[in-house]
Amino acid sequence: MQQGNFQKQLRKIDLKATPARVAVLKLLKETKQPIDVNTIIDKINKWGIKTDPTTVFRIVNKLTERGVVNQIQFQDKKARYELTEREHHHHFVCEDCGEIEDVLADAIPALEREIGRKQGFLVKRHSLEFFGLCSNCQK
Amino acid sequence: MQQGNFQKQLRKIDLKATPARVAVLKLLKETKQPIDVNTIIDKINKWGIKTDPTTVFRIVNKLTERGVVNQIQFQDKKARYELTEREHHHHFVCEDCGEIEDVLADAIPALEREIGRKQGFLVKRHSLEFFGLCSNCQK
DNA sequence: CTTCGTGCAAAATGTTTGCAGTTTC
DNA sequence: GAAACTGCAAACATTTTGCACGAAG
Repeated sequence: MQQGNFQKQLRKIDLKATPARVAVLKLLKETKQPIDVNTIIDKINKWGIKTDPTTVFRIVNKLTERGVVNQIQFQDKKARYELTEREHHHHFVCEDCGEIEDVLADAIPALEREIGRKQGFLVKRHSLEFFGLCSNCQK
Repeated sequence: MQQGNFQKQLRKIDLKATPARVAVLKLLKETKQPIDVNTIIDKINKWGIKTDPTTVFRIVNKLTERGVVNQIQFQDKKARYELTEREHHHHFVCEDCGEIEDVLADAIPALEREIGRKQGFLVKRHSLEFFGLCSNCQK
């Protein structure tokens, strides 16, 4: 039971440690894929923590402001969230089963430097996602 | 006046050549940046073509289905559209002025092959966007 | 006890659907 | 004239805002 860690982490970033916030952090910690607000609600409701979209949106927004959480936009309308503490990576989205997996390769830093040099951009962030079929769905 | 080209193009993909459709195609042809539905409406209204969101969404959806148009999702909620006839490229979005520019570099094909080989994915599409400050806004 | 967070209802976007009437071919 | 397209109203999904109550420190 290391809820205490989440409470400490929350106070460190000037947020009160409410049950909903602890639950969201805990869930993000143990979820490998970026998840959307409705999924968050379903999961933490099952833990006996009842909450609603408004609250969860406010929680993930605050966590994003504080840099604890990353907001990711795939091709659909809804935003997904994951902890930033994970090392920088990209996502692969299977168009068949919807599975989201990490991509274990990154050639982007070099590309960023190149377009900075060639086109004068100051590149601060990028987003890169791949879509296709995962190994299961190719069968 | 080469509206006729757009009419031909539309009939070639089994769509009736209505004024709104011709106008959308024409606008996309002469716009270098991906544009959203409201921008499309504003512009073609100024050409004297009156239309509404429903119709424009239906038009760009049909064109996307037919592969004539590409739908792009940046960090905001709204989708943007551009012609696919342009060669494959990526976008840079200035976080200050909102300007969208093409990125003149691409290291992704190699990356796609690499993750296909290493992780067994069949990669069909990808999306890559950069965010930061354009050369003007750095001043 | 003060400040901050929650939940509800309501609103703001962006997008889709149903349907009657109008165009295109 | 048949099939396809449009425009309006209404529905939907996601996200934000306002406000009174409740909980955290």
